[in-house]
Amino acid sequence: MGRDISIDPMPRSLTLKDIARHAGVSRATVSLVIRNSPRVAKETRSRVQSSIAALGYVYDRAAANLRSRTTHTIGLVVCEITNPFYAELTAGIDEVLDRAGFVAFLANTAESPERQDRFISRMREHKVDGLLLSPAEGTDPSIVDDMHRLGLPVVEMLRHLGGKNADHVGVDFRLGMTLAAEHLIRLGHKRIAFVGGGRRASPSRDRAAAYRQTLARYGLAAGPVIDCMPTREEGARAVGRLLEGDRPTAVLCYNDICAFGVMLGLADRGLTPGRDMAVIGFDNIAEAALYRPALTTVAVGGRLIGQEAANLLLRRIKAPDGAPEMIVMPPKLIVRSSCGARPNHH
Amino acid sequence: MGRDISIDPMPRSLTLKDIARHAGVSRATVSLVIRNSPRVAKETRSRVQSSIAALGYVYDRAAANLRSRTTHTIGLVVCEITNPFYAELTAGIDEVLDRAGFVAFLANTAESPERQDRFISRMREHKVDGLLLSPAEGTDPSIVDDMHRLGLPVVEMLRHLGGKNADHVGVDFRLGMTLAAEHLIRLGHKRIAFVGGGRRASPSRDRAAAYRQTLARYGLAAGPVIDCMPTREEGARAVGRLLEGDRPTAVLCYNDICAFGVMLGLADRGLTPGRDMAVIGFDNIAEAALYRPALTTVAVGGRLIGQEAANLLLRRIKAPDGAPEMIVMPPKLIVRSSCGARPNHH
DNA sequence: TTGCTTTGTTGGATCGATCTAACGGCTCCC
DNA sequence: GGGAGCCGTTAGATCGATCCAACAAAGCAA
Repeated sequence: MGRDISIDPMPRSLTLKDIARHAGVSRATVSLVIRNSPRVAKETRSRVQSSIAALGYVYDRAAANLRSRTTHTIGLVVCEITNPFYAELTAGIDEVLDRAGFVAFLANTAESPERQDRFISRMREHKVDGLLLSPAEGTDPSIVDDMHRLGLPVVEMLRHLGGKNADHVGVDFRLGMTLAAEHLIRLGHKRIAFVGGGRRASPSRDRAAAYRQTLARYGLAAGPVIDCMPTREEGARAVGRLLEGDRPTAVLCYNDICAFGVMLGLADRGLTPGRDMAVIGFDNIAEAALYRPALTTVAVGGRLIGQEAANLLLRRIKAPDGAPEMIVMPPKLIVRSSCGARPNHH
Repeated sequence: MGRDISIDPMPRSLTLKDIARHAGVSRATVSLVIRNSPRVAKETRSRVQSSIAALGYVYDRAAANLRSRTTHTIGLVVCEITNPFYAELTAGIDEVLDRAGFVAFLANTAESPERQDRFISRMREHKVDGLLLSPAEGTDPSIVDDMHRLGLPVVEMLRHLGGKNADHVGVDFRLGMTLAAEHLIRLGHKRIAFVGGGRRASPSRDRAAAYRQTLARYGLAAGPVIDCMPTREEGARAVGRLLEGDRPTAVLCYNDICAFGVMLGLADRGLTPGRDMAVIGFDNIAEAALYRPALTTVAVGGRLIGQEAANLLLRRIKAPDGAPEMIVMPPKLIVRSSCGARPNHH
């Protein structure tokens, strides 16, 4: 809540009253002009507008907020802004909000639920109109319902906490992983491993489940499955365990970062990804096309998801009691060279 | 009218007055408790605090802002959030602001001065206490001075617009480029090219200048210099012109993204970076260590710069009339394998 | 006892906007 | 002629906090 120190106030600035006096009208009229009300006479409007321009008036949205109970402000809580996928997501959100005249408070939780709680309550203090949340690993699933009960619209992005009346924009991770697995199966692979399925969040569970189901559907045994956090380091380390015993010929990875780690680990052991072992990632971050061998991966379009989420939140703010929406974006398989097939160019 | 048993969908939000009544004190006292004033009796304080907890009160910072003329809010205007370097910068800023109880409005200008102007005026309307600005390409240099005159503290990050009373946190790009060039010269290179110097912003000018000066200092002729935007695509395309005529043996690049493009372009022509041509980047983004060959580059520590900038802005907000500070962070050369030398492990 | 500080608390004014109800002046229509 | 309706405008109340001057109670000195 409160901080201990108070900061020197800024110099007094112009108010509606000053404009009103200058233009010879009332404060209320100036207010109507600023808000583009149609109920103001043309002549009055232009007189007021030139007064505004002449005096260099700056609208005080903070003051307006107090009375109108709406801030044109949303809270953007991101689990890891330094992950390029979430940076894209953020850029997409920013675009949409900009067009709608909204501004976002940014909070980077760095996957810490404590930071996340602190940020959310700070944003409630700032009276944001809504919240865009990509929940940190280990988030208490009840918070979305809590916020909903307190009248604060929330749109979950990607990870789904399981509340029933929750707005959500996500990706059909199962479909994505299924496409990737089927591609490997079509190429003739029989032993297909999975790296990075150890997390409890929904994207992780979905991908691992789709991996198992698809293999089962084609009569193949699953495994080995190596749990690890999605970092390059852990991905590289996972390769050690991957090569123990009956060696797989292909690896599906939880995400691209993970896949980079695996390719790195393979290279360090003298194996060439795409030739000695097929590798497929997930997310299609910018580096995927750049890497050599270029990474076959599943594209989910971070920017697009951000745009969808921002639009959904704006709709929800306008209609708080509308039916919850769950938007699921279909992913695409982007075939490059890390899986040993010839790249297609769609 | 008016006798129905209507259940409020959203309970009216609590105010200081409600807490005051519940705790049997005045509004002013509750306010003092919230702001940790020492002038409240211990017993009163704890009584008020338990009332706050019991009723689930949420402090309304927006209302407080109006009276106190300070919002504990800053504007963060970033030129391209999807560039991993700026994502790191943002994460560093977020850390510092969090600890100080500030929140940032995020704006991603995507290098558009028009978007930037719009964002800045929107933030002025929201009465931010200060601005962290990494100016978009082509920003009108006068805006920093304008904001200063209007009483809004601004800290420039990285690019320097040239105003005299401007706070600025940057990197000694000249030193960084000098270190890189001297490293290549020590390795025996005589024809050293430069790719990506075409932009007008200060980081670009500084790097290109240091390149020329260092070569001159060692009696070497500069060139070829290929102008291009810092994208992978343009970097790759630049390789074509690089190989025309008298072929250089080493390339200094404007930044890592550019260097990745160059390496890609070399590989596409059957040349191996680090063996057939030395390549050095700039920024040390996360992918630099990951790429093969791993990229030799100059590290400037985006996160650290963000932290310094945020701290400087907080100082400036506390003391608006203090002397302007220019903080220059020294970069380090990170030797990996793309320049053909054995990596050191410092 | 009186006079002076210190400590803790308070009611009322205030920040700069929006909201509400009402106003004067006008037209329309029976 | 007068009631109804519309239009552009307005004064005053209001949002939920902070600031300020005043004040009661307690402590201390003379």
